[in-house]
Amino acid sequence: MANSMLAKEQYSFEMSPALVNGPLNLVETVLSAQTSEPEWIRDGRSFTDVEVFDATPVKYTVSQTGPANDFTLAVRAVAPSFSEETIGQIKHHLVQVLGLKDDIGLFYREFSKQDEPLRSTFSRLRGLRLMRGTNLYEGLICSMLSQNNSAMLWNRTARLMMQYYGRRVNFQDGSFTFLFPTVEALAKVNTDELQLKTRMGYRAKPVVEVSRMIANGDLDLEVFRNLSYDDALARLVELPGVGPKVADCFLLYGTGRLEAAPVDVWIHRIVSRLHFRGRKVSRLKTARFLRERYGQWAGYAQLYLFDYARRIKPVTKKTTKA
DNA sequence: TCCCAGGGAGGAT
DNA sequence: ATCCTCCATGGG
Repeated sequence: MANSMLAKEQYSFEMSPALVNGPLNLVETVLSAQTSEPEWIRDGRSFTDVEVFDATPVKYTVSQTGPANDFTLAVRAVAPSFSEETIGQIKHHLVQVLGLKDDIGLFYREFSKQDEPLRSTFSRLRGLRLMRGTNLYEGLICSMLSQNNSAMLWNRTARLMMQYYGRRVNFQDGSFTFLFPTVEALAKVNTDELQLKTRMGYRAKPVVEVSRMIANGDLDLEVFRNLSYDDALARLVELPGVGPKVADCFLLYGTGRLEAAPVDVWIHRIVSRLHFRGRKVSRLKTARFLRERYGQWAGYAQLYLFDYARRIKPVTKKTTKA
């Protein structure tokens, strides 16, 4: 099994077109505020993240050149050393985390009818893909942090959590980063200290409680992969700090259930407007509507509607009085 | 200054 | 079932 070792500490390659099923828009995908994990570090059109393979942290930077339909996806990685296996792991990871296997061309074709509001987003968002986390705990915590919060703020909090409670890893190019905290690290933390240091507000208590449940063996996130959607949702909302929206985020971005459609303020607004004549139906009915209308593409529909909704938001509404 | 952000919990109707 | 208020935090 001892393959030819490419002993270099840095390695660059391109993702073969065969690994990507249809168009890709990397910038839209990474910047679309999905809660599978903290947002990747941006440098222009390049994005950097770290993933641990076989206990070895690998830093990788991905950048797309060319349009969604005709592009190259370049990867530059830093690790102690590179084997054929390492490169294979990085490729497989990118396929999963960026949803590169998803047949979004089929999604576009299936919902391109005249009366389908979604189709107006397909041109601008062409290649936007649904990200999946590689760690369920990370996905759950990030989803919990996002509740009643802005993407910018919860990502800042997540980075602070990593700095204070995650393991520091140094790379061969002199850079360093902090991994996402382990369950054990957050299970033993003081709630007030966590809140103070990471600015996560009232979310600190449920974050610690859920971490302790997992650490104590009272909660196993893996079971949610195999439960039916209804059972999984019912059990998730029993957790502190987890309601229908966070549960759907976890199921969608964490476990990769494409039929889950998280309903936040934006989705609630736009679905009420587009499909219920502006009448505010409950969020549960909104989620059910999305699942019934879009089926296995509900998660994708939600992702595209999210952008659609934010794009038509009126800029401001109040004027100062003299 | 005020409103709001990829909401949830607990309570009252 | 649906509606209300409160909950930290900080950007616009």
